[in-house]
Amino acid sequence: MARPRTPLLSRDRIVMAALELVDAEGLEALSTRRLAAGLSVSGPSLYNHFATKDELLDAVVDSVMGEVDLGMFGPEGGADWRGALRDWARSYRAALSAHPNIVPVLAQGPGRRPNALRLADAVFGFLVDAGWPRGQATRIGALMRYFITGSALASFAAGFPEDAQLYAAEYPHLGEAHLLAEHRRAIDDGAFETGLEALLDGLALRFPAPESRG
Amino acid sequence: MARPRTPLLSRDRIVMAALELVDAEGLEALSTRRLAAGLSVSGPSLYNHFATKDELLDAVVDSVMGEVDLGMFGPEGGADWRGALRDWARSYRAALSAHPNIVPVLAQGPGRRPNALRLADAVFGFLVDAGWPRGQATRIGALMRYFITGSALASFAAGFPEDAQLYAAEYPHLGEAHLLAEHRRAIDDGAFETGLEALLDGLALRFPAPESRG
DNA sequence: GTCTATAGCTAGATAGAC
DNA sequence: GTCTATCTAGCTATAGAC
Repeated sequence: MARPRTPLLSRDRIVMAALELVDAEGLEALSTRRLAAGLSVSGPSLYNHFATKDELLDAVVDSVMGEVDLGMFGPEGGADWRGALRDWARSYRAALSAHPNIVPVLAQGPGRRPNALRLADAVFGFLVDAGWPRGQATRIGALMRYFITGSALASFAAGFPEDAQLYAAEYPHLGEAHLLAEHRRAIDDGAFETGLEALLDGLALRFPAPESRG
Repeated sequence: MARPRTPLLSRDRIVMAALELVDAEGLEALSTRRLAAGLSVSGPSLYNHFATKDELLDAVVDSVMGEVDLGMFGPEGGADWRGALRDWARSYRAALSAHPNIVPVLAQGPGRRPNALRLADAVFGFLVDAGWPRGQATRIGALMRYFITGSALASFAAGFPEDAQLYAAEYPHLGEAHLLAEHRRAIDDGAFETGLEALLDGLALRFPAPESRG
């Protein structure tokens, strides 16, 4: 095929198709050949848009981070750090839980990905403005990230085999672990909300009195 | 080479070598050839001890879970659920942080791995015995797992490029993110401990009064 | 229980035609 | 900017000798 009048591909189309492929079949399924087939082009065509597969993967990962709402950290967000942190955590978890197969890559840190760095910058700046000392703000940003990425990755829903016999004999307390998938999803939601509120309550106990802020 | 008098390999030796390889070079580096080379045997020899590579990987993952201390949940553990949960969380994190490259596999859930199931069983049984309602105990087990696996995987220390210039212009609040590796490790420790204590404080607020337990 | 040999696949990436 | 053809390299797993 000769050069088409209008390009068949674009970075955005490729990234969207790649994310769909990873969501549907996992990270290992993301090969240049399979991705190209889904886009009805040949494998090497992708190299006109991304220099390497790593560059493509970076773009896919950062597109997920771009789904996280950061609006609550803006000037009109108000001074309620608990409320803002809660809203942000929910949006962050929603974005990651929609694409669990890519979370292991994303969790390794922001690298040089713009959306990931923008997120880290926004939450740190917000916490400092809200009155948290810089050291505490760094720790809170990190520990919230632990909890949220863990929620998306270590989902209760995905992890227990649906095999009652497995539990009966050997693991006496796990008799209810082989639940319907919907049940398990409800457990994940409940665990996330319980943990989030507990964390916010625990952090509020540590919020410094005005005179000791720095 | 003919059949050796005493076996050159054993499941344990293979698992240990596999874990070292994954720790040193990542999950992708774990191939039958590379693993066999490290053990000074040929690739196919491994199939005398494991039927498939997946079976081997399962054993490697569960060996890490076996490093987690569960003694605080035993009969002589006492009724102090906060203290037991704190000790367990630290031991769990230590085991996972020693082998971060395998955390994405391990985080997906216990599957049918004995040590992982034993851990889930122990923490749930302990919390119920300590007075938590069964639904809350399930959620607490899950949310602790979120936080701990997240701590091991989403380590602050690993994620930020050491490139001051990257931050200066675009991300005004991240000026201190390009710290020495030791600094970043200290941030991880501080974030974990802060989050753990905040979680325990927040959960304590939710501990049911004796008459309402069930 | 280890070996050699190899089947059968899939991967990322490049060269050069159009 | 997409194509076909191809290179080089890696992988899991099996067959059969010893």
